[in-house]
Amino acid sequence: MLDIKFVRQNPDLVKENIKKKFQDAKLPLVDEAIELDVKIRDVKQEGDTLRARRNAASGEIGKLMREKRVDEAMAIKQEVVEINEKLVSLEKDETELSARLKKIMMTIPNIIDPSVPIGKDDSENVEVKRYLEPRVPEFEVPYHLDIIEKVNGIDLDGARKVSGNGFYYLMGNIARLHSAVLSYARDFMINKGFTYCIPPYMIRSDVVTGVMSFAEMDAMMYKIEGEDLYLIGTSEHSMIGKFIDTLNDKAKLPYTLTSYSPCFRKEKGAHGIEERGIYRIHQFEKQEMIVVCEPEDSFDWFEKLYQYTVELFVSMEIPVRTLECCSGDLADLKVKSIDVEAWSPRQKKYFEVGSCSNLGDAQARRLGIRIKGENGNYFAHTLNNTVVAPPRMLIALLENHLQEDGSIKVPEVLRPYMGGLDYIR
RNA sequence: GGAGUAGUACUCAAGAGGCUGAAGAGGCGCCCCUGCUAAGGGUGUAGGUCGGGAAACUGGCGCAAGGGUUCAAAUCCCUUCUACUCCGCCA
Repeated sequence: MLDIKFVRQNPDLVKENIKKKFQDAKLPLVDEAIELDVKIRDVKQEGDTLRARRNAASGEIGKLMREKRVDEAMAIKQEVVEINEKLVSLEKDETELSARLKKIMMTIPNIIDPSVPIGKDDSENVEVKRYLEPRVPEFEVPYHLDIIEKVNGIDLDGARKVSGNGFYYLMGNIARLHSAVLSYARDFMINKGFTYCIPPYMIRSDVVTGVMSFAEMDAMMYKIEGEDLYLIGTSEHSMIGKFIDTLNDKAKLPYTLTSYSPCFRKEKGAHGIEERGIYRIHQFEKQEMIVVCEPEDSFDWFEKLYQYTVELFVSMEIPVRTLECCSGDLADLKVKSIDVEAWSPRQKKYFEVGSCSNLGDAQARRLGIRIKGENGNYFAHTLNNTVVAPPRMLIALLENHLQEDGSIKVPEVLRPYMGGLDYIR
């Protein structure tokens, strides 16, 4: 969400940015927003003048009543009644216009960073760098589910019976591997100086509507019946929710948090639930990182954040690459975003395992996350990034560490979390 | 889940329909005294947010949040949230 003042002063820049994102349909919104803003300020000014008069008149009434000059007081009362009548429709206009403006402002995309490659959609995302050699073994790499089943690591039939499609029982060493990855990732981030956090897994509706659009909410969020609570789709929801409407002390910044939570998603819409396996499911677990920082620091943090994910995967001997989101594929709130993709020796291509985003001050403006400054307060910058999200992430681990005999090599760094186990058989 | 009490600016706190942007204090600025520090005296000062104005300045909103009553609400009423106390229940 942009600052309306910024839009007013830089309409061409805002339009140029919309074009870069191939959202030309939104171009008229810029002028519409500016017009609405003018109207709103006029209406507000008019209302303020009336309210000022009302306040003065009410004061006079009080004074006259104390002096027992009742007749004079009654005359002024009448004036205030008339002012109030006028104000009713004026205030209605004010709220309606403001609501319309807000809706438009939520739709106008954030100004992307000049470094963001221009492109229409995800096919034009740009590979930045590869880490480790993407290997394809001599033998054929089976579908991830077959790998797991071979080592008795999953019960889908049971899950379907108990919870339906899109759920799973992870069993034995695969379940343990799942926990090991999360524990390792947690410690990895703690060693980077992040504060470990276990957040609420349910959040109120006002937080939900703060952090996502209605369409997103409808497609993702599970509602708890009879309560004003939703299951989180990612811990980012509760983590960023923690900062809504806060005025933050400069000295305490940056906030660098790494949170663990289960994530619940309806996955309603285009893709649906993957029929076989654990790629797209209703419930998964995720270690996340978020940063709330000074505006001038956000790009340094952005670089660090996605590098942490890369480093983590490399330490587990999983080849990855970074892929920069092009303008058209970048969500409206984001200034810049980089995906981390892991190598799939079965598909012989990379697939997304994490996404790092710099939201600039757009999210902070929308949610009221401010910093107390010497010369007035200002909005913070916010960033978020996936540390690791199993079980999807396990697909990469299993495929890359599969041995010809069907066993799975446990990466060195995970062995302490697996009781020293070196191979899952 | 039941019963009660409370929520005022950075913090503590007064206020109980009009004279309250909100006393007082801490705080913060300056000065003095004291030479060793959670000390004393004097004096000055601000307050959140959205507008208008080049500026001095000026208007609206704002006393947990949202509604309502009234010419007028921090103050009365309703709903919600939060904290505390008691009872009940429970990992």
